[in-house]
Amino acid sequence: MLRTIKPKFFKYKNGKLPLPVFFPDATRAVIRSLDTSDLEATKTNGILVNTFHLWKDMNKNILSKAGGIGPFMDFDGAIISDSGGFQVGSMIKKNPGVGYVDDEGAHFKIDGKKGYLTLTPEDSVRFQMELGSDMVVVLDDFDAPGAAEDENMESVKRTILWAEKSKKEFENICVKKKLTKKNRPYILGVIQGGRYKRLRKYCIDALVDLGFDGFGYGGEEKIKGMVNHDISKFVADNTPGGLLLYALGVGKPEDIVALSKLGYTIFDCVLPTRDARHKRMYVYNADSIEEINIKSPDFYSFYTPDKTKYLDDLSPVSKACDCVTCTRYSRGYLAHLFKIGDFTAGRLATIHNLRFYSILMEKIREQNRSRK
RNA sequence: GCUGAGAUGGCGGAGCGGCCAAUCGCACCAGACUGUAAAUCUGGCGCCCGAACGGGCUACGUAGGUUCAAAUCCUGCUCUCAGCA
Repeated sequence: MLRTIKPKFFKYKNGKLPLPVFFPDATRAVIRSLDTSDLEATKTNGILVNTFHLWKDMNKNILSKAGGIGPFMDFDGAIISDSGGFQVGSMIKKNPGVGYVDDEGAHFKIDGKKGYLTLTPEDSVRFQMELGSDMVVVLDDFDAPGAAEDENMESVKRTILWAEKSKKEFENICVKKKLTKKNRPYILGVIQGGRYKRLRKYCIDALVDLGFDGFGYGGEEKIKGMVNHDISKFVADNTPGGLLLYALGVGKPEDIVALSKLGYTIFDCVLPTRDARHKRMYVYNADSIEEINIKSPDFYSFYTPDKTKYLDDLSPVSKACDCVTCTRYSRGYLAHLFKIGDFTAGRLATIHNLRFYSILMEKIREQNRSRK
């Protein structure tokens, strides 16, 4: 109902990106197996870094010395920092031995260290501001998929409480640093509530009252590996138009196509990078980039690069791709690199998959333009 | 030539009378991966039938033998490796 007005750009300190956009995950300030030059060559213009992992692992002085995570990586694209909320779900709730959550924050047990490392919503915002992120995501309480309604209710309430604390901290920092609406980063509220529309609505209404630049659709559950389009549509339909709508952790190419139709404009996912290292590549079912048809239900296929049958194949991985891997090397060479276990195999596969995703976003934008 | 050790599934390598179609690793095949505790994890891997429980067949260099029962014990043969000539 409210999604008629969509923002057109993601504005950041070095420019603006046309939406929708996909941010691959550089969790620990690196796209695994790639350096920033590789990344740029894939025409990826934004990445997601992770507060929890960097906060835990990074030297405390280097960020201010470097002038933020972007300069540190020598990456001048857009940077979103995730809050650490996902780690509440993926680490603590999946395995209670790893920590616990209360209203104060998330308490993580760190290997080889006594006691707990506590990440509060305020810590998360502060650290993200130190990172120099272009979008600060508030810490949220994330339930494991399949959680009961009362558990989800508790998480929603805590998510709202944390959102409120985060917003306050964010505003304080902006005042202190003299950041205005024009030059401050975006701040994103995260909508929890599992598969319960009542809870989603409750969460949305509370967050809208607090005031954010956009909303993240979080804690989404998969049905047979597919995003729950019923809930994601409900969330899209019940959030105010004109604001950024971010499908956190989404996802498969077909899900990105589907959710961008619903109004989501920002996506991130580990799939292209992790899959590449795990020997799953994405290839368009087309002979050239021009011929790619994302409206077709089977517009792409998986390609397993290390199969024996590719060892003597001199053709490229994909003809509908202009990445380094496809333009310069053969299937046979890539299969050989995987076979001998060289790191370059993961690198070339990652480069290709990221270009697949950047082409996907180009195609979606193209489609949106022609629809108008 | 003598002495010693050994020959196991595509490879390496366990097993040393029954619970062995045979631990395990590699290779190979298939599957999973969604705000990265993940260059990871799961499954299959002699042949045939079966969705599965399971059943049948052929197998531990080779030819015999002992035994109710042998990859496992005994003998001959072939080959390999090490030491000595």
